[in-house]
Amino acid sequence: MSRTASSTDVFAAIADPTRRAILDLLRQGEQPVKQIAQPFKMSLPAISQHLSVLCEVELVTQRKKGRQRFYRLNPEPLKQVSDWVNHYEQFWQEKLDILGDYLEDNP
Amino acid sequence: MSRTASSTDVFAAIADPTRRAILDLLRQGEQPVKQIAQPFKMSLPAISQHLSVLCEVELVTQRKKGRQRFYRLNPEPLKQVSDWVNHYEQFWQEKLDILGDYLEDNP
DNA sequence: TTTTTAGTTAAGCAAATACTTAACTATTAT
DNA sequence: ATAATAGTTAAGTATTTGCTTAACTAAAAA
Repeated sequence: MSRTASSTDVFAAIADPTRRAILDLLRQGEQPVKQIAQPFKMSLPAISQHLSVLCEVELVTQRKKGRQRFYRLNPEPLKQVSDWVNHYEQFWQEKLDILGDYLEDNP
Repeated sequence: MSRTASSTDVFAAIADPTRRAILDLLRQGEQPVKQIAQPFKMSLPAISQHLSVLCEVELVTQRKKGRQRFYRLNPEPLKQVSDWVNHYEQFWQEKLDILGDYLEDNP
């Protein structure tokens, strides 16, 4: 069973704070590279490299328009992270309590 | 406002698949190092090093008993990851739908 | 056509990572 | 006391990462 980079390395992709910040930005909607880069102190190539890491794990997609490239969030691979983390969720109870109460009353 | 390593680097700590596997193991309860190391192909020092990374971000705690050291899961720092990922959760709707329905009926 | 703009790709580098083996510390057993 | 066990720490190494500047490609504007 082969594991593709896109499916295995999502955890590595979100390990970098800059890449998480980029994803956070993209929640506002798709944006061209220059606009994505603006809030960061690093060079444009650095951002471009981060974007290709995100692209490889399919956390973002690209759309060309003229000489601009719009990057758009694709959060679906984060489900992997969510699923993994949820195994530990019994340890911060609040949310589960609400859901638990609901399920108890609606079997 | 200083950011401690333990609060900032949880994402980096769980980026490594071996460390995630260790955490998964520890869900069964606390275990001594040798037992933790058993399923892995790498050396004991390698596992020991992974355990200290997990220790630094407080994802595990230590308890000494005789010459053994029992490591125990402390999943609380994962809340950080959970919180971050939840911002993207609107994209895989099922769970939120259940909770949403509940909140709608119980305002 | 020339120049500007938007962005990527290439090359290089310093620092961090994930290991290894060897040496060490502490505790228990003989 | 000596040896075995459980584990960490040290030192070294190959690889990966996150950046940089410089060179490139493609599209739009002059």
